[in-house]
Amino acid sequence: MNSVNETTRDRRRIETQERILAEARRLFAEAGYDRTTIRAIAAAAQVDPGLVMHYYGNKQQLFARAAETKSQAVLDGTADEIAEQLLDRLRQSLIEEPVASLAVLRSMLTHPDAADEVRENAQLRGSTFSKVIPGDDGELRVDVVSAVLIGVVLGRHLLKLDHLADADPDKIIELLRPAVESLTRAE
Amino acid sequence: MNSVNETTRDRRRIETQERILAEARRLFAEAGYDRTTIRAIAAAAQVDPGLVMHYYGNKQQLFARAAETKSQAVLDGTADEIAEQLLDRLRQSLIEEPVASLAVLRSMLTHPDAADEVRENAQLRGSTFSKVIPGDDGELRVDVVSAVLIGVVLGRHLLKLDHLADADPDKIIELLRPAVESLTRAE
DNA sequence: CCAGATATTCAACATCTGTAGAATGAATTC
DNA sequence: GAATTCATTCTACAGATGTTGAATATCTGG
Repeated sequence: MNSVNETTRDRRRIETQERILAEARRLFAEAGYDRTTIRAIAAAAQVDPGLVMHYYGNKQQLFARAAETKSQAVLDGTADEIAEQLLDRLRQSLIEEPVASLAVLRSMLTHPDAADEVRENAQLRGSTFSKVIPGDDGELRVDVVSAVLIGVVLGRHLLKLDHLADADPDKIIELLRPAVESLTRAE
Repeated sequence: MNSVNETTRDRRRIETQERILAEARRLFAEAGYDRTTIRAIAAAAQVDPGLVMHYYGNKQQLFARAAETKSQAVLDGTADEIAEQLLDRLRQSLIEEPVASLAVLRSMLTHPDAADEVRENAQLRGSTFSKVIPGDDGELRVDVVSAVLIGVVLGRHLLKLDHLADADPDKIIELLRPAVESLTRAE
């Protein structure tokens, strides 16, 4: 009954909830929102489908939880510094497979909620960004850079274009550096 | 009974078949493979669902037909000429909405057939391309360029990133020219 | 105008889906 | 150790989906 003392039951429940969420993330990333069924998630978590509903309400909410991603620090600095920060983030996304992000990316073309989140993310990325970039086309540049970066992550992890999927992340970054810099610098 | 003389019945049937195919294309592009139902296609074409099956066999085959795209000429020339051809094609994809291509793009993250077609397309794009590009990383460069271009078309037509969706195609092309050139030229 | 061909619709199926509520079983508290 | 709380499972429903085969309506050729 104590809120500080955690009983075995609590621990087990939390463990189960987390297992469900982890499997949901994994499956959403693998197959996207529509093709991932509550029943499949339940089976993967070795649990009854009803329990999934009980803990997460419904499929949309479960997806929202599974798609949660640690909010990134806002970009800052000169145009060149911003470019470098973008490339750093991209490198991270190329090295590991950011499961939650992949769930969103995989679903963005068919699930409106996922598309919204991608758009928000791109917009957020541009909040300070577009002010730093000289010229009157800052906002367009932000969108273009976002689209480019999305394309690359997509091509590597989801589409798995042969050479892009196998390549050394640093090699890819080096290839993209001039491209990103040309987009963050006004002509 | 003559094969050269086209009867009214023939004309009507062909008209119906084409109407079905056109609506299928439109809906697949709008909602993707999974979310587009045979019933919805039939309704849009003002026809019975059974007729759709009768003419196109099953959903996969219908998608395959709807996703058919006029095969593009193979790229050729120097690295810079290839870059220019790529930018030209991109401009076309930005100006009009290539419905069949959008159907494939919209579905590529959840429908294996669509993903295959995108990969093949990227691969084909690279057949001559990677030989012209100097350096030993030609194939990787092809994949990266493909990913970038996919990202931009996606961002404009499907994701509809605000400023990217509204911008003048030529403006976008000019922003991307240095990026594409830096990728087609060896450093 | 009639018989046959054929374009199109009707009716039905088996399956899968998200979801709800009752039932069960195990841990906790007193 | 009995009563109670609560994590979990069982059972079921209602709607949607791809697909099928029989039935119908329309056109064609003689």
